[in-house]
Amino acid sequence: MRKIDPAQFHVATRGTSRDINRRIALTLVRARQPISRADLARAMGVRRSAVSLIVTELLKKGLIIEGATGETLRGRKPTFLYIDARRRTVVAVDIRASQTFVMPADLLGQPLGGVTHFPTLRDPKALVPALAERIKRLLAEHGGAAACEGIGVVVPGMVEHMTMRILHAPTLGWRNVDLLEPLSSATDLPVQIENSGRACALAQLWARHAEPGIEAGDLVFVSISDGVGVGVIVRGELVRGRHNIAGEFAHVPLSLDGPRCSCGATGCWEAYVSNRATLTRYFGRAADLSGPVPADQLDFTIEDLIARARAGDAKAAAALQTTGRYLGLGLASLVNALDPGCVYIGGEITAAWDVIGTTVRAALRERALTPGAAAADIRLASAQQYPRLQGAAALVVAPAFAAPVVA
Amino acid sequence: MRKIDPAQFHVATRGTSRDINRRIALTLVRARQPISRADLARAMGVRRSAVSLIVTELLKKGLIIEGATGETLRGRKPTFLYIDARRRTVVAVDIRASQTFVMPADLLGQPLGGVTHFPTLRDPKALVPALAERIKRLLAEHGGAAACEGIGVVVPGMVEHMTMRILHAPTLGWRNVDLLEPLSSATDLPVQIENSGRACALAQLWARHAEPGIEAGDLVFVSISDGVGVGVIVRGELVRGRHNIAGEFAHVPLSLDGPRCSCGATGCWEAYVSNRATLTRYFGRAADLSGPVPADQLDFTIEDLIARARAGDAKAAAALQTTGRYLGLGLASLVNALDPGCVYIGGEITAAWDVIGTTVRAALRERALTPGAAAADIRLASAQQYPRLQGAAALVVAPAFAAPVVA
DNA sequence: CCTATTTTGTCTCATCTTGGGCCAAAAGCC
DNA sequence: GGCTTTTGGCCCAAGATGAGACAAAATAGG
Repeated sequence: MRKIDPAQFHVATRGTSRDINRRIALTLVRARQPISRADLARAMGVRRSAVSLIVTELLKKGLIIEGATGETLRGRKPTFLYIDARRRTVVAVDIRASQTFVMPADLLGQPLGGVTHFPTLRDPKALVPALAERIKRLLAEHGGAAACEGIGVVVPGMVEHMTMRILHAPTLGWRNVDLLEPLSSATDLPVQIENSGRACALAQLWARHAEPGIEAGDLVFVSISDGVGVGVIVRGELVRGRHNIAGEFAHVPLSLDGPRCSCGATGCWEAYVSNRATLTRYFGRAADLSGPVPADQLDFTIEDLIARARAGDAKAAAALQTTGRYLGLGLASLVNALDPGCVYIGGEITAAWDVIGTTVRAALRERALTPGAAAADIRLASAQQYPRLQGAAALVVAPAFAAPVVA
Repeated sequence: MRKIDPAQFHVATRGTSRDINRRIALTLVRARQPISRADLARAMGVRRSAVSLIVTELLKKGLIIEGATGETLRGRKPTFLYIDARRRTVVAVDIRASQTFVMPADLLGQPLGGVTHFPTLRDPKALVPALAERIKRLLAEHGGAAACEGIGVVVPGMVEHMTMRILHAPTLGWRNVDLLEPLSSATDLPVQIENSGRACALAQLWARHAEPGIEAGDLVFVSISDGVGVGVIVRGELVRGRHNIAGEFAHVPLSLDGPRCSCGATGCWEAYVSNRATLTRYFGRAADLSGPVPADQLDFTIEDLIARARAGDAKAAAALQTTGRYLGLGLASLVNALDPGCVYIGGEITAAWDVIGTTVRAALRERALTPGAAAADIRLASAQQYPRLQGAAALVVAPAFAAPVVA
């Protein structure tokens, strides 16, 4: 039950009903393809005639295509409908501290080719031409720029949604950077930019084969790497907040007098569970993540630590278990506060889930307020699926399938 | 940009456009009354003819009425439209641990008479007849039961939204109580039940004279009494969560090794800022709120403590300041996580805001991640406005004005 | 006093959409 | 071959907004 904002609303015009039903039809084709017009009409609960008109329109626009004819027990065989993914592509870009990843994908968000990467140039003025060059080469192999619907970019930082300016990306050293205009004019394509943690949440929401429980659209994505990013989706929509900074659960304190965090405050969840926190714990250093990374810690990654733990290094195993415990305690807060249908965990540490999973769950149970919260559905987003790049693709793909803004 | 749930959606039918525009028109009449048909058409950006048809329908249904004619500089004088609040009433009920409050209100949520109260009977079987009796007497004075649209009830506990069962209300000692059926059949009126913290948030959202910044529909209500209740509204809609327990920010820890909370965990925000926490601090007791209230603390309220602080009691003032500091630190988490347009604080402690306000703000600033978060808009909901009862009224009133569920 | 002007609210017609039913085509069963 | 079933298209009714005309009402101004 949503209140209509008397200062900003959207009245229904002649095309509104059609718009609503067109997007529902598209959503259903996407979710259930292949599907016939008759099945679509049954699924939607409208007449076949109404569906026919919508389908004709979508065919003419090239959003869907007719494919093979299906089988029925009796009667005329149906002609199947599909999302026209082949001739429409998107480019997903993931800019990270050291490397920038690029992936071509189709309209369903499925990868069209391999993921390529190159060292991230810290100067945006140098990065944009290099990136545009790569994108152009990539598009030449996959249907050309004409078939490309747009470029989705995710960055590890705060992005202002309206202008898509990158307000602050600490690991890149960027402040108030505008990638939209230069990249858009260099490639002549629409560009969407979003924070990587949020984009990961979007990726799960818009995943083609949505897992049961996701469809209701209440999920949280916790991305654990050097920092911790959280994306929150409520009723199928990303929570952005008034100043577009919603989702900073990483800096909710576990203990006010805890370790100093990179944000300057003390005891943030991030300061307990980020990769850097885990490594610092392993090295037995003072828990202070506000300064630069110590030199001898630069070449030692969380993967190395996991490998040592597996090899029998008790200190490494203990550091992981401690991180797992704090991870679970923080998840409890998240679950108590938002009660999501599902929590996704992403990041390198998921590779060690067989080791820390029970610890995480035990800690979660310890602070969960209700049995429902204690039984929260926790799932892993494996790095093989490139959740960030999937999210970048979703930025471009989603608008065509999203619910129309009405009332 | 909301994803359409392919398992549950709402197609547009012939009446959908009208439904959307009817509710927008109602919302605008409510927000801007008195307003003429022509002004309504201008505000909505549709033809006067379309508005005329909607208005005729609403007049026939008795939802709005025509009133006096207005003034214009030239031309025919407009006939003003109003929400027909006079002949439609609701009853708001606030069940608390010691007293139950009842208030009649009109369709705009404005009180029709004084607030009456009577001691809460702990046995639901005894409470319902007594409550129904009071409601009937009240309605006899205010237009009779026929004019009553329904009863809104708020309780200090967890309410399952679908069935409206009260799953757990610790201060009442209720578990899995059904008030809906007995109260509804005793009064022959529709009944809505909700948690009081959430209802307070709804009250602010649906307040007749919405303050600027609220209209966008991103707000949080923090209700501080014996416990702490939080209601979160995102984009004009209450966040309920998968298992209907969303909003339990009160039990996010400030410090894992902090005082024991009534929920059994340690270091919850509630264990730092609830009235009981403040009193316990004043009495210099061990910080453990899991047991029963000590006998000598039963007759000493937070109001008494505030009075003593004003009278120069340094220990009382210190206890309040400490609460203020923890309040601000917790608010920082809330603001960082959700980035609401506005945070409302309710409860007895708001009476001491002149004393603790700067402390709260300083603590908030200390942990705020961005200047925007540090400048979060904090407002007080005074007890004189009966936020709980306003929320109870909103439960019944809101559905008529809410946006239709579409797509 | 009378006319022009402006504004409101209603009415008519065009356009677009879904709702309902009919029909031709296609395919299997008997 | 006839019957049944199913699909997909077509036609018209019903209901909505869009555009504009029009009467009523009130003021301004000669």
